[in-house]
Amino acid sequence: MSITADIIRGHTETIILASLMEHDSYGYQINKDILRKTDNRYELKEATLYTAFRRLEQAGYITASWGDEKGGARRRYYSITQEGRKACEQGLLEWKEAKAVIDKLLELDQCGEKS
Amino acid sequence: MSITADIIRGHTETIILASLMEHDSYGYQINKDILRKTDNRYELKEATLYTAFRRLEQAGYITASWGDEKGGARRRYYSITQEGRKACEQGLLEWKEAKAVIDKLLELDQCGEKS
DNA sequence: ATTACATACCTTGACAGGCGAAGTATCTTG
DNA sequence: CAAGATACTTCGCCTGTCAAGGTATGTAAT
Repeated sequence: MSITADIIRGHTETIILASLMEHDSYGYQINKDILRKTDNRYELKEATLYTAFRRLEQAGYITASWGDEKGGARRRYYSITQEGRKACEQGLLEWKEAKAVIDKLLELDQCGEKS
Repeated sequence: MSITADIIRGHTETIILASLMEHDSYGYQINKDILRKTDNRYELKEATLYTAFRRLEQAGYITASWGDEKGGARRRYYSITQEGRKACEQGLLEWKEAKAVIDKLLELDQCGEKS
């Protein structure tokens, strides 16, 4: 897990929302999905994941409900709201903007990489 | 300045180092360069900038010296070290990695944007 | 002269997100 | 019955950002 926290910081919420855009899910599963999607390069820390859920719920971007598992650990399922979809879209726009800015500032040929 | 702090967080040091890769400079100038390079879309807050200098100096990535201005406000010039160049290169690699991961997770067709 | 503004730097204190660590509970497998 | 996977939670620390305030010099306008 070479990606440091600060590099990813601020994107966590958008990442979770994007995951919930595909289908309702629960914390553990979302994290495993992230791990799989990134070829084991990245996953959220549990504390980070669950505190993010609280924020997103508080903001009205997701709704939560306990699943009715028969046996096995209980799961808290999350569903994205209309507001959440908007926020996800917004987050994606911000990401694109930030990406462009940082790419420009790092110029991609700096730091010894000639052309 | 629509780009939120958290999105950029953690890239500040690499951005400063990349700027110093071009030529020695001082705080105010570096920030103006950033502003210009990004078409006024982004600039560092002064407190952020100067605390970053302290960290970079502490880490041995840059060295500082007072300029000998005749008249006008004094300037503290910064110069990147060999260690700093390595760190910049490393920061660039991390950025590329983070970019790939986040792009994958946001998938660029999520959030309502159907290809 | 005084006000205003640009240049140029610095520090303090608060805030917010990430996360290590520890805990709870259930089920499966050896 | 111990170990490990699943699954969620909370506490408290750490760190980077930044609002707010300060210092100092030079120039242009009033």
